[in-house]
Amino acid sequence: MARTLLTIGQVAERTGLSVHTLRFYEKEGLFATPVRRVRGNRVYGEGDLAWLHLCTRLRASGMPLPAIREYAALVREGPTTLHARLALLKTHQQRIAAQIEELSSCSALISRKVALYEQQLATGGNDPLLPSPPPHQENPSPSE
Amino acid sequence: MARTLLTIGQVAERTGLSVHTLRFYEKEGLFATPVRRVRGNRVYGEGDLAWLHLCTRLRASGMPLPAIREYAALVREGPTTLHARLALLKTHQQRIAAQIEELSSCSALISRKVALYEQQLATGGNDPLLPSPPPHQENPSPSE
DNA sequence: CTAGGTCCTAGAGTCGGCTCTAGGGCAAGC
DNA sequence: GCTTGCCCTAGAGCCGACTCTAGGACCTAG
Repeated sequence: MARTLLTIGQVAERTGLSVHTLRFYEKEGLFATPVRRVRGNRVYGEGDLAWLHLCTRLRASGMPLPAIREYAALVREGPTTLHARLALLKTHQQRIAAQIEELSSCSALISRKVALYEQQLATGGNDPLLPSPPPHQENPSPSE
Repeated sequence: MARTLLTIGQVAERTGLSVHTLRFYEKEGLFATPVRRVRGNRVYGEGDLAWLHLCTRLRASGMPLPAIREYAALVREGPTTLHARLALLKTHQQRIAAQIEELSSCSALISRKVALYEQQLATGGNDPLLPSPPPHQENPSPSE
């Protein structure tokens, strides 16, 4: 059963999290199952690794630590909380979708800006302060 | 030419930024053109609004303040910096694309998790405290 | 037996990005 | 003249998420 037991250093290496961060996450209650100790030292199993992997993905998608803590608490409470967990994950999914949409719209705006710059470089590259053509400017400086 | 001159309060209302944040941004050098004063009070024009709109989009897509400051400085320097600005924006575009990819992959992972939960709810869902059937633990090792 | 490496706890420090407070000015309306 | 409301500056405070330090234990190799 208990093959692949890892020290905190090994887990750090494997997850990309720092040793500090692992202890910090534990202190913050992010672990679904309590981290075991052997002579005071933390010992991690494969389940812990999988859980940490999920945590890093949740973090990477912007879930704040308190939300992950909440999720971990639900997991600890057992299968009666499946509905709650499902709801939590689905809510987070929606936030991710919203984030992606926001990023896409920003990207579109920047694309327009880029196109404008490229056009300026192509056409008016010789004239520093182009006077008339399209009334769109950098940030229409003398507009007032 | 000088229609629509706005006070800081009006700009705050219009941009969704707080008055504090507007002053803070100015102090941080985020404005491409210096904010004008009338009897000590800040006065904003349409160009400023457009610029702030761009800033909020850049921020929303994760560009840090120092990068925006850098961009603003390039704009201030005039049309000789078009290439540099273009490069900056393109780099940021790439970071946005990377962010979207990351979010998508997180979303996919969570979708798998959600499907798993829904399956669990469907099969073993009639009994709140299901005792034995699948000894499936929360952090399942098998998949990843 | 000492040096090196890894581990521990408790708590302080850092950083980015705001957010707010203190203390005050100025103009308009009652 | 006094209150109201918006503005100002300088600087402190806050929050999230780490990141690091101090001070110490244990184990192994030389």
